[in-house]
Amino acid sequence: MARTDFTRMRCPVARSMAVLGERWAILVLREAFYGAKRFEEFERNLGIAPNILSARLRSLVEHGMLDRVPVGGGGRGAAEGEGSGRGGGRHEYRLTEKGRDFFPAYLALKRWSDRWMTDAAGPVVVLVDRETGAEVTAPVPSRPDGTPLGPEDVRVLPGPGASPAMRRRFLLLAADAELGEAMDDGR
Amino acid sequence: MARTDFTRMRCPVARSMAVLGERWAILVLREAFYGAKRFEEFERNLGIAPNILSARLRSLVEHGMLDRVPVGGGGRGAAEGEGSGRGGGRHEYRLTEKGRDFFPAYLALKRWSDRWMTDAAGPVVVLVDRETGAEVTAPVPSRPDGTPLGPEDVRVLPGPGASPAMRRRFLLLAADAELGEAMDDGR
DNA sequence: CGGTATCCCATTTGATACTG
DNA sequence: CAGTATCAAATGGGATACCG
Repeated sequence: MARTDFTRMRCPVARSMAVLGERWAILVLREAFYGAKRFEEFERNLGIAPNILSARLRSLVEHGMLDRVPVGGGGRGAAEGEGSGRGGGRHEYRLTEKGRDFFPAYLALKRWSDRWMTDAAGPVVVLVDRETGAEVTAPVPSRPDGTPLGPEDVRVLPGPGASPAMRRRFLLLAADAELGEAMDDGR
Repeated sequence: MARTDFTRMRCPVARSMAVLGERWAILVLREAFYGAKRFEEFERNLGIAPNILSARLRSLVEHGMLDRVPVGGGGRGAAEGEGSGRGGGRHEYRLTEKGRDFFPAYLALKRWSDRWMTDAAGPVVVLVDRETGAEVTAPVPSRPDGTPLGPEDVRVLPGPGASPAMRRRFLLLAADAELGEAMDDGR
């Protein structure tokens, strides 16, 4: 009756949902992508209760997407003593490589959201390349010739990590598919 | 004390989390992308309790990502009478355009998951182009010259849908950023 | 500022039984 | 098969008070 532990599922995407499958996680990441580092920034920008922000940050740290680094000796000026003087906080939340690598997925989600979940006016936020000023949006999967690829253009095969059981399931599915479609397979 | 209504947030991504910010939603979509249509397929492939599958499917239908179409008169043979003869179920869940358009985002998530949430062996599932047999993976956002773009290469600007308040916030942030960068504090 | 500790409610999730 | 109904447990989420 306890919740199924998604981290134990074989499917990597399912595992991801253990971290990301909850309303705030991706928004916290969004803030990180947009430059937030300190607790209070996240709190203010998100309008989230501190206790739950705390929990979310902890979860992201646990899953290796953020690092919680003590601050005070960050770069330059003050050594660390200024508990109350100025320069403030105790920690900073920094994207790890794993966290940064989620950016493309975030962009893809943003693209979809901007397209389908927006009302009228258009995207609230636009991202542009710092260097070139060009708008940055997620590229769409497509063939070399430019045709976009949808779910129906794709065939699902067991990968290297598939269990024997899965392989069997796939064989059955494949057989089904061949029955259903004439038989012009590409592989 | 009621949960904040994510559908009311201005940020489209936040709105998306109203549907997708829960552990099963994306996995249900995954199954749809991989060809599942019938209740039982989802149920079996996911190992999910029927009541919760029911709830998830309903939510996806409500949010316009799936269509629930009565089956029996689908394409050809039987009009609709065959309640038990063969061809089985009562309904089919079909991806809407909105649902299909989520595929790129799913792919991007899968790419990340395969990279970071997998253990050893590698991806459990591989997608290949039906036509060409080429592996299909999410393309990464990058400059025309091929350099990949990360969160730090990007500048956040208010878009057409931004409220005046947001615009002000952005101005402040921009000012901050300029200060910070001028001082070159290695962040 | 940067959180943690409490208290409490709303949902999600699960297991399972039940119906057309 | 395709769900819905019921019931119980666990978690997420929110408000707020509190501490270094």
